[in-house]
Amino acid sequence: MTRPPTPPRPCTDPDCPGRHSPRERVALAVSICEGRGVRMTELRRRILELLWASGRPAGAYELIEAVTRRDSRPVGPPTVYRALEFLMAQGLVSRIESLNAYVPCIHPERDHDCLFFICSRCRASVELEDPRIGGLLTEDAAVLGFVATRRTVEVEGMCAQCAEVGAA
Amino acid sequence: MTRPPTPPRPCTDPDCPGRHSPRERVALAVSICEGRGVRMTELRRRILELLWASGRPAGAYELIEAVTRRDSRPVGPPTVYRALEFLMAQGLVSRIESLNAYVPCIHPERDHDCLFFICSRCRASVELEDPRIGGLLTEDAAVLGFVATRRTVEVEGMCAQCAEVGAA
DNA sequence: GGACGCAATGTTATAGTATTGCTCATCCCT
DNA sequence: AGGGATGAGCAATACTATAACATTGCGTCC
Repeated sequence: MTRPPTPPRPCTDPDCPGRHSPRERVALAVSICEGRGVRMTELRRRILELLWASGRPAGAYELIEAVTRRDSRPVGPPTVYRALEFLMAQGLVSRIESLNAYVPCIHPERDHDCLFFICSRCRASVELEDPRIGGLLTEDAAVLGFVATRRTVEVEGMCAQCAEVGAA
Repeated sequence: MTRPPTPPRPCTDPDCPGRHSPRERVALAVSICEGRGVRMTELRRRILELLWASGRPAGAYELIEAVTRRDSRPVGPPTVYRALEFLMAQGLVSRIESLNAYVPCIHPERDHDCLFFICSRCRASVELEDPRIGGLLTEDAAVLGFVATRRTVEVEGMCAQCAEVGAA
């Protein structure tokens, strides 16, 4: 991760009380894995921690560098990609397709469709849940006789802070 | 384009009378460009034609090969990427982020947000317009003070035909 | 205990996707 | 015809992801 970390952002879920700390979210992920009988290994946890520490979407190669630096040993791409695959399968991490980057899921305890707002200026992303969109997509899929397995909803633009600072 | 072409699919827009031929859609694109005073060059038109002929999302390197083969001269990646950039800027082509691939827009004459249903089995994609989704995204963006410039909505799964053939 | 099975990780190489920087050609306008 | 702007050619390289195969660590069963 070459970009400076940012503090955890307020959760945009209206039913959510406040802020989430990386520590707490990683602990939650660990307990979710225990409950499911899947293995949250050292490497996988490390990568999840790095994603939480990053504060913005991180590319796979940023993670490779970060793990290499933090553990003082070289790590190859497949190692990191496999860990990301696991974390995504468990709903702990999402991939942002339009950035080829990865972010930790804020509420892995809920079965959710994530919706991302990505600032083109500061590269931050905000995750939101809006079940209405999933509903419409399901409806549209039904019209086509299409059986949906994965949904990607990403909005690019400028976040409130960046819009304030410089209207470009 | 290495995959076999398929015939144009019926337009899924309920207000749309029927089928679109590649020829007709390319002609429409040309006239749209004329109207806007932008240049639909030979290369750009060729690439749009190839996308229409493909019948499914085409990767940039498939297009490079296809242009090279069709014109019997080598074409480099930047050439094709620049043409795609132009076509996307004009709303004539969309990029499918989850496939790193490109498709022609069915209704470039309308200012639309496209919504793609992508079959994981046959790799076909179907474009739909559902203004309700754009509305919700705009609403959600407003809550965040986020100014949206581009939306990506992609649903992966299995299309009706493939689901019929083999339930896998 | 030793052999096996299995999941996770390590290693090397390579495939696939996209961009940068520069040069040259062409178009369009006056 | 001159001259700026736009588009295309070209070479190199950066960035993203996967394939194929070797190794490690751990639990189980005889």
